[in-house]
Parts: sequence; structure tokens; C-alpha cells
Amino acid sequence: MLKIGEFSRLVGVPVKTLRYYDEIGLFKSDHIDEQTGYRFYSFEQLPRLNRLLALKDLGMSLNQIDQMLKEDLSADQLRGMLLLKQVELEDMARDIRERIDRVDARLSLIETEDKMPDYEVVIKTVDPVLVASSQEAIPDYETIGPVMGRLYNGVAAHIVKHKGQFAGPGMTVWHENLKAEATLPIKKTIPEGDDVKVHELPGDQMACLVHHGGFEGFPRAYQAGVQWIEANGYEITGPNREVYLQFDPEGDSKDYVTEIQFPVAKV
Amino acid sequence: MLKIGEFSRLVGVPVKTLRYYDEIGLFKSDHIDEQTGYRFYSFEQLPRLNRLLALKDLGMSLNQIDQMLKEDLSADQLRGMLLLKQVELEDMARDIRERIDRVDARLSLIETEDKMPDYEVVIKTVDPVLVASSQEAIPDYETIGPVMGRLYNGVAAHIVKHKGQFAGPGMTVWHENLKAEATLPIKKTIPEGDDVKVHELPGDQMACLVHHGGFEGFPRAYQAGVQWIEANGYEITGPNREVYLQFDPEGDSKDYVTEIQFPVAKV
DNA sequence: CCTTGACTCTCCAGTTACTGGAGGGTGTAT
DNA sequence: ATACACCCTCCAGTAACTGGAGAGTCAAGG
Repeated sequence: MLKIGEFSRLVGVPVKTLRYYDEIGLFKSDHIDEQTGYRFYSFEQLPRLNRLLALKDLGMSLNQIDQMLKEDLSADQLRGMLLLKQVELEDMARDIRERIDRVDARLSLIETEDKMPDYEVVIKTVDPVLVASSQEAIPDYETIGPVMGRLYNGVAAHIVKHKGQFAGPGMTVWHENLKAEATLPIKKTIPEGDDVKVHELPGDQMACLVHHGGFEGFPRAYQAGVQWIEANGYEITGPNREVYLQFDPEGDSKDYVTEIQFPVAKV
Repeated sequence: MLKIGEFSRLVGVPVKTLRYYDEIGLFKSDHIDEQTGYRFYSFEQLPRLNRLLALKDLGMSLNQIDQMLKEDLSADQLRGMLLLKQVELEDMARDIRERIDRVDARLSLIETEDKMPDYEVVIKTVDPVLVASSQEAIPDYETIGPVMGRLYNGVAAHIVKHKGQFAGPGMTVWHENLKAEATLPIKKTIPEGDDVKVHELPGDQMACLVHHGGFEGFPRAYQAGVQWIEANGYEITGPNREVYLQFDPEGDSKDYVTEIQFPVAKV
């Protein structure tokens, strides 16, 4: 019979922790002196505690360990729990590798610019959204403004005509070959028109960054986005989007806020 | 101005979490309506939140992020924090790899034996311990018993003679070439004798397992220990020890409890 | 104008696996 | 007798949220 401190030294587990395991019923003391309340442990308890510690070393939670220490568990059930843990650990390992990549990328950015990057890129999952849209190839950069204005006006007019309800800010989807699709989210579906299509933009994992200011700053923002995506081991998997969070053709262009989104996947 | 739900959808952070960040002062809402208590967020806040999210993606704690979002932080300080995090992440990665190794080892054990292993091996750090000891080469296995008995009696007599105080169970250290050192822990140092040395056994990282029963079971226990050490990527770095936790030459040998310890290091 | 449903608020409790401390009893050596 | 190590219980705190109760707010539809 050992007092808790002796047992603690023997197994290398803090006294506090032994009391805690006792309290939650994971590892009870052999018996308790009724006079003094002192816990006593026996050598016969060593196998159970050692098994417990070995399982803890595998990264099992105390609840799982409690399950696994039950006598009536079959080898198959044990195998199952271990295989599950294996998968979980491999997920964690991958996660940490990705983190290390991101830290590396940020460090090299700081190396070159000597400060935090101007654009912060975050990965987020974007929900699918129902839109009415109209698209057209843009002949050259100078004409983007007028063409987009015309497209958005057309879509908006179509929505109003069919009593559709707007559901959010406009969003340009950039298809290949400089084909721009001007989309406006709507709450419920409406009939299509000659130039106006109604469809659902797919939800996806997106690398997103926010640009504050006029459109003349877009090239730098795009560059930052593409650079981040490459440095962090992603690749672009579809057409990117511009979400015009704050936009007013009459207003000061330096108040504009635009979110640029690239659908991405891990390479 | 966006209500919390709209802002939440925009940035992909749960409403609860935004309120939590507000509460701990990490990310305050732009302002709060005094009538209703409603929080309102502005687009100007997006850069700060995106930076926050990017740092969280690196695995930073909210406290660290709070530091890093302060304006007056130099590039060098940032670099320092990131380098620190890099090291920490690499530690975690190593830790998880080791866990995966252990799970693999246990799975293959279950494959061959179809149950939990008979011996649980745990790594623990053993404290240095002052001992009186006497050693002798063992000519062959049959003579272990008598020789060890003689050695322990000699050491014990020496300790008693010099009024030393026993500090724990006896422990045999197995040096090379079957040389056995019978050691008895003592509380304070005592003079040495002709055959009895007094010295400190070094503390070390030990792979430990507990054997219940007589000495005839030792070969299997040793085998299990060595097997585990190999399968988990450790190597033995010194003489192993046997700690006789429960031992009584008059008693039933099946009540004996012995801990076998191998000093180990990661390969 | 009223109701419905979606949205918001605050406050409280729970999660994991402990750790630290206060306040008080126990056991042993000098 | 007293010092000291050891033991007890109970309470609070950790990190980063998550869930729920109960109550107030807002916009649209009838």
C-alpha cells in the first residue's frame, strides 16, 4: 500500500492528476482510509495505470481511454479506435505542415517588405448564391468601366421588371479570355431574358482579399492574391470574382471596398 | 454599416465568435446603438479582421494576435514572433509524428496478438538517486539468485553499520558482460567500504515496464521492452535497471512486482 | 395595425485536462 | 512539544469558444 505521494513518484504522475483521475472515475485509488480520507494505491493497480499512460501517449482523450480500459472490449473494437486515431493524427500532421508553410510564406514576405503585407489573404468557404447575370467579352482595359456599367444596368432593370428581390452587392465573375459576367444576387428565381441568365454560382473554397480604393489599385491586389496562393501551395480552380461591397459611381472612388475571390484547392 | 449577422456572413466568422472577440477587446464593433444594444460593423474594419484571421490561421493564440495587431510593432518584433511560432509548430509536428509511430506500433502488435499487449511500456523521467552498491560479474544464470542475495545483504549490512537510512526499494543495475550492481537507495551519504561504493545513479529518460510474478518471467518482459523500444524509434543508451518494488525471499514469487527500466533516447 | 419570423441582446453553463491556492487535518522525527 | 512534510476538500482559473434561456428589435405580409 502506497500513499498518493509515493505512488506519484513511482509512476511519474503528479499527485494533483492522480486525485483528478480518481475524481472523474478514470483511475480510482485502491481504497480510502475512512478516518483520514487518505488515498492508498497498490502495486496491482500499476498495469491499469501504465496502460492508461500508454494510451494517453497516443493522444487519446481521457474519455476514449476510459472506453478502451474496459475489459470487455474486443480486439476489433480496439483496432477501430486506433485506426480512427491514426486518421485524426494524420489530419493534424497535415494541418500543422500547412501552418508551417504559411508561417514560412509570411516570413519571406516580411523579409522582402520589412512589414506586414498590404493585403491579407484568408481562405473561406463561400455559400452558393442565386444570381441574375449578363456577360460580355471586354475588348480592352479602357472599356471595362462603360461595358460593366451597361451590363449591371441591364441586369438590374431585368430584375426590377420581374419584381425580383436583390439579395446582396453585385459581383463580377471573370471567365476566360476577359469575358466578364455581371451578376446580381437575388432572393428568389425569376424568368430569364434575352441577355440575362438566372443561375446559381457554386459555393467553393475561396482565397479572399479586400481592396480599399479605386479600380486603379486592382493590379497590385491581384498580384498579392496570386502570389499568396502560389506561396501557400494552392492553385486556382476556376473563374475569380470581384464583390463590390461598397461602390457608388457618383461617390469618391477611394471609399470603394471590393473583395477579390479566387476559387482554390490545395495542390 | 452592417449588423452582426451580415458582417458574420461577409467574413465567414460565427456571430458568437464576433461577440466573443468584442467582449475580450480583440475586435470591437465599430459602434453600438445605444437604444437597442445592437453592434454595427463597418467595411473599414475588414483589414484588421482579415489580418486577425490570417494570424489565427498560422496558429497564433488570441493573446499573441492582440500583440501583433498593435500598430507600433516593428518588423523585427514580428519576425521574432513568427520565428518563435515556427519552432513551436515544428515541435508539434515532431510530436505528432512520434504519436503516429506509436499508434502504428500498437496496431501491428494487435495484428499479431489480437489483443492489447501484455506489457505496457511508458517513457518517464527518473530522478537521480543516491545509492550504496556492490557489484560482481555473474558467471551463469543459475547463480544469479545466490550472488544477488549475497550482494544485497552486504550492502544492507554496510548501510546499517554506518547508520544510513534506506530510501526505497532495491534496484539492480545491469552493466556490460553480465556485471550486476546491487544498489540500495539511501537518504544521506555514508562512508564507502571495501566492496560497497556510494554514488548517485544519474536521472534519465527511461522506458519502463512492470512485471508481476517471479523471475522466470523476466525474459518475456525484457523481450517486450526491447521490441517496444525498437518499434518506437528509441535506442538504449546505458545499463538497464530492475527495481524490486515488491520482493520477499520468503514469500510467494507470484506476488513479486518488478519494474524494468531502460535508459533511452530518440534515434 | 398586428402578427410572424428572423434577428439581436445579455447572462450563464459547459467543454478538456488539468494547475494553483486557501484553509485545515495527519504523521513522524527531533 | 513542535516543526515539517504530507494529505484532505473545495474553489477558481486556463483557451477559445459553443449552446441555450429569456427577452427585446426589426421588417414584411395580411
